[in-house]
Amino acid sequence: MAQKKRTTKRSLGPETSPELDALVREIIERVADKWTMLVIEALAEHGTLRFTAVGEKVGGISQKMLTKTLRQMEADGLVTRTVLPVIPPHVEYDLTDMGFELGKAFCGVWIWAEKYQKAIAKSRAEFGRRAAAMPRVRAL
Amino acid sequence: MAQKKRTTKRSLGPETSPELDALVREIIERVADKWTMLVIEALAEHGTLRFTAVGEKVGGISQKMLTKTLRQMEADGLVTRTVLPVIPPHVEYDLTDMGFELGKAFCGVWIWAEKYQKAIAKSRAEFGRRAAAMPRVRAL
DNA sequence: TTTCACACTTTCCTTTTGGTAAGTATGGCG
DNA sequence: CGCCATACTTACCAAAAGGAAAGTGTGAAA
Repeated sequence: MAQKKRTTKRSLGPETSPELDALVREIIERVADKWTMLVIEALAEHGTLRFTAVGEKVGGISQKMLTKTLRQMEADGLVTRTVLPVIPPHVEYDLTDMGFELGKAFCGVWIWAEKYQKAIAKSRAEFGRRAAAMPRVRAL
Repeated sequence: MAQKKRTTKRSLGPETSPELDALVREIIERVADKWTMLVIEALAEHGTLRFTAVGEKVGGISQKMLTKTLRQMEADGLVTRTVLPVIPPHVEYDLTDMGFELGKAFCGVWIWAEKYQKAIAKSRAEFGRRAAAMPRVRAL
């Protein structure tokens, strides 16, 4: 009942050009993968970390995915990778300013999720109840 | 050269409890899929849209994924679904306030992408060049 | 009677994702 | 000599994602 009827357009921000649009989509897809944000979070929280340490802080990630994620982030300029010439090898990962900024940008989503978690749970429950005994389309 | 050395911790925002952490991760994973954000964008830009219209505005989405995405968004309370009892059937989709807020929250990422698109392209190009003739680990 | 519009649903099948586990390279130590 | 640590890489395989296309239901129009 608290939901007002609304059919008007609302802008989400600055206008988007078609090419930028495509680029942003691609970036969002990349960034929205399960691990990238968690790696950013780990590095932002703990500062410089070595390969294995990143994996530990993130938790539940396989070596393969950790390598892949870090490599991609390095390519995109989100992290720096520093090899210390010692044996056994030490490799340090660190957030770039750009990577840190991305983390901050994502904070908005984090806060949103926090704010609406109750509402989401409620909505899902209601939807489940409704779905139990209702057809999707009913004409007249 | 413009990148300063940094090994200090930096906070991304409010502290996170372990359980909230997991919940928020799940929500972000759901929300951050390829299509959800694009549907939000379409609805925020154009206002109320019918099923087929959403698909057109989003572009490149299959019926199957459109249905699935809209259903999920409806369950989560991001959109409302209104069936007009006419034949052939009309179904209208509209952003809820919560959905719109999510769009706004995601704007930060959008802006980030816009700001750093050049830097990303450059970083990728350099990475490609470097990768062409450099081993990943080299001791002493 | 066939056709059409619309919003799906379903089936089939290919592509992608991602985990597990084993392998690689290096040099110091016992 | 074999073993260790570290940061990967590779091969194999199972599961999930997702596209294409055909089918569904309704009533009006041709």
